[in-house]
Amino acid sequence: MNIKELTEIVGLSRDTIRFYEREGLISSPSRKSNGYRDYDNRIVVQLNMIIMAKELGFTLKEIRELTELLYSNNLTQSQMGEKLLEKNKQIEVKILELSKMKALIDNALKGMCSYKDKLAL
Amino acid sequence: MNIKELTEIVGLSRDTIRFYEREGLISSPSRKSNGYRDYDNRIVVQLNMIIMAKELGFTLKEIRELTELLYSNNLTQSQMGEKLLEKNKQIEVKILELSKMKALIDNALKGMCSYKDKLAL
DNA sequence: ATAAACTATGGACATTACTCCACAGTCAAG
DNA sequence: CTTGACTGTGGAGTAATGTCCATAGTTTAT
Repeated sequence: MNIKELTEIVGLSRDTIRFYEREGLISSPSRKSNGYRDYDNRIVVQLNMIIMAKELGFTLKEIRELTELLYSNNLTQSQMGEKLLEKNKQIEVKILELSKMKALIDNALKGMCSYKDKLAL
Repeated sequence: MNIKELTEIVGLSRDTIRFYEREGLISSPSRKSNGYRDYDNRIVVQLNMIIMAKELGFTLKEIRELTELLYSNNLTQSQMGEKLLEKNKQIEVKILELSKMKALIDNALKGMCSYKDKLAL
């Protein structure tokens, strides 16, 4: 598939996809005989992962490291395991923090409800 | 408390704290007679919230909106409730996405373990 | 009263993550 | 075979989020 189609599927701009390629977040796609980039379907999953991870506050640098981990072959099992465990801990911390924020908001909402209830009486 | 002490408590630089003040993420602290900023303890909680929210991928703009919501008085209950519910939904989505990423990593780890087990046999 | 450590301000500089632009080649439709 | 939509490249521009600097006033300890 060419880049236009890909932009329509993942919702990133042509420039952004090329930027991610330059930055090593995705590997260079193969090229057609005319020089056009030719993507296969796996890129869709990869880009969606990147979009998700960004939304969750990971920097592009961190995302590059993580994807390198998940797809790399040039690390020993123990190196990789260690780093994955570390990432996993990071993620758990984030989940906890989000839960705290949610609790805060829920609390505010509850406060509002009881206030509203009072007014309704 | 003066700004130095605050930087040591929350781990943000003097410049960052001043920047957040300019940007309206925190309100301007009262000043001592010499013009020095004089923070009270509530600022610590507020800044830690900001740090957390940033870590979770909220932009400063979103954080400003959220804190304005949580501390504001100039919104009707229903306006506020609506926005809080919206934020809450945002947060739930993030939690789900993090869970997905965690599952991905757990999976990679599990794969590694079984590989390791095979080698150990 | 002098040095060291703190504070203030305004503005320049830096980094990240895009986004846009100019110019040129390619392809598909009429 | 021209026109419009697509693609390529390199490089400049932008917004968000800080970070640094120069200059100057204040406080504390010696």
